[in-house]
Amino acid sequence: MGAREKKEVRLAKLEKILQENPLHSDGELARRLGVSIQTVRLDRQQIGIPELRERARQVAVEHLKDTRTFTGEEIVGEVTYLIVGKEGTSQLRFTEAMLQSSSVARGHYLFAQANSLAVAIVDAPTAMTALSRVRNRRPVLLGEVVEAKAHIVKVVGARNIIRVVSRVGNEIVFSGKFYIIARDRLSRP
Amino acid sequence: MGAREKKEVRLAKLEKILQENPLHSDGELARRLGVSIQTVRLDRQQIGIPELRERARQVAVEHLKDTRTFTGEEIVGEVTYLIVGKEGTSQLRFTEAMLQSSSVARGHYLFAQANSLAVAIVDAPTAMTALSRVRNRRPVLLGEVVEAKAHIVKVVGARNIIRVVSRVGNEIVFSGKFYIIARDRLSRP
DNA sequence: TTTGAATTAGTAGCAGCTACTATAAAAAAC
DNA sequence: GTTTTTTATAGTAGCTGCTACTAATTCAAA
Repeated sequence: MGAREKKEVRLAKLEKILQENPLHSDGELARRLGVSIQTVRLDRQQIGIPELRERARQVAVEHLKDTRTFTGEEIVGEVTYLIVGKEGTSQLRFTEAMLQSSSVARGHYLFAQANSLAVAIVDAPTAMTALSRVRNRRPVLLGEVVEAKAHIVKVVGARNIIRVVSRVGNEIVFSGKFYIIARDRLSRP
Repeated sequence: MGAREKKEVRLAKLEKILQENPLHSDGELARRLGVSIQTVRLDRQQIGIPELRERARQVAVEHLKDTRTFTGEEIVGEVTYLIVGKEGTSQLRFTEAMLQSSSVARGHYLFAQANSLAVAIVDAPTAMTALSRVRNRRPVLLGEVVEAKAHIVKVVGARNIIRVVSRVGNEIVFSGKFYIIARDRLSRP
């Protein structure tokens, strides 16, 4: 095995390690790869990977930007218009983070956007999706902005039937019907 | 207005600024608050706010923790058993991160777990959920482990019909039917 | 055998700090 | 009115995890 190949293998390893967890210092990387710290730095520069602090900063920035997208906030996507009890719209730009896991994420996010918008419209303390029927019309591509429009179709007691249609431009990419129960507490039936 | 009050007001401002965006250096904070850098450092230590780099690191760690649950991985939940083209199971423990956004997350995650398991079973390069009909039977509580079982009901050409039932113990919490199209590339119809 | 890539070592300097000392001014206590 | 305390600022040494650079060494291919 030549040094060329060894190096390429190491570069690939380096990238993989940092992809899994970017929060390693050069020292740790050197230990893991069994090379000197200088080599790691040379490698990093060759691939164009910034230093630990910059990586942490970037991840943090991404988080602060996207958190609104999933974990922190109530709503996936940005609600641009909302009349509680009637209708609303929300926008969601598809970033790399949502597409990196190949084809799977799309469905999740479109569902999540539509579902959370539907829940927002109902606006009960613990609105809950009981049943949903959704349809993905076409995949969403990187950078596209999906606008979801939702309106309440019918309310029967605590049961709200909401229709959501999501578009990129005026092309429908997703549609669904959500049956959302407005409860006052989280009790098991 | 005494110096005491002035200081308290400033401390509150400092906390608020960093809550909105923790990625400011002491210098920037000093500029914003109209005081010296030393004062900012004294203030930070008094409240117990770590330095910029540590804050960035913490935000990044938080992100990487959550992200592994959603964006980073192909599968939401851990696949415990899988026969490609036939059936599979996956487990997902509901953590605080998934519940913190009150009642909304549940639906997303249950859907995501089921959807990604269904996609995993089909195992085409770009399997895509075209249509789904799902039902949330009861809310999932913190710490509960949800086991999703999926099996292919029928295959018609590229269209796979998959049924997923998710349980906590032997109680059904979620069920759904997924129509998944196995494509060879991401083309628009 | 020579050439050149790859690896390692080492230095100076930087950002953004901590930890510490010192000093001046303002406010509170006496 | 003077002493004491709090608050604000200044400045230094040292830290981590780097960059940018120079230099030496190893090792494989030509």
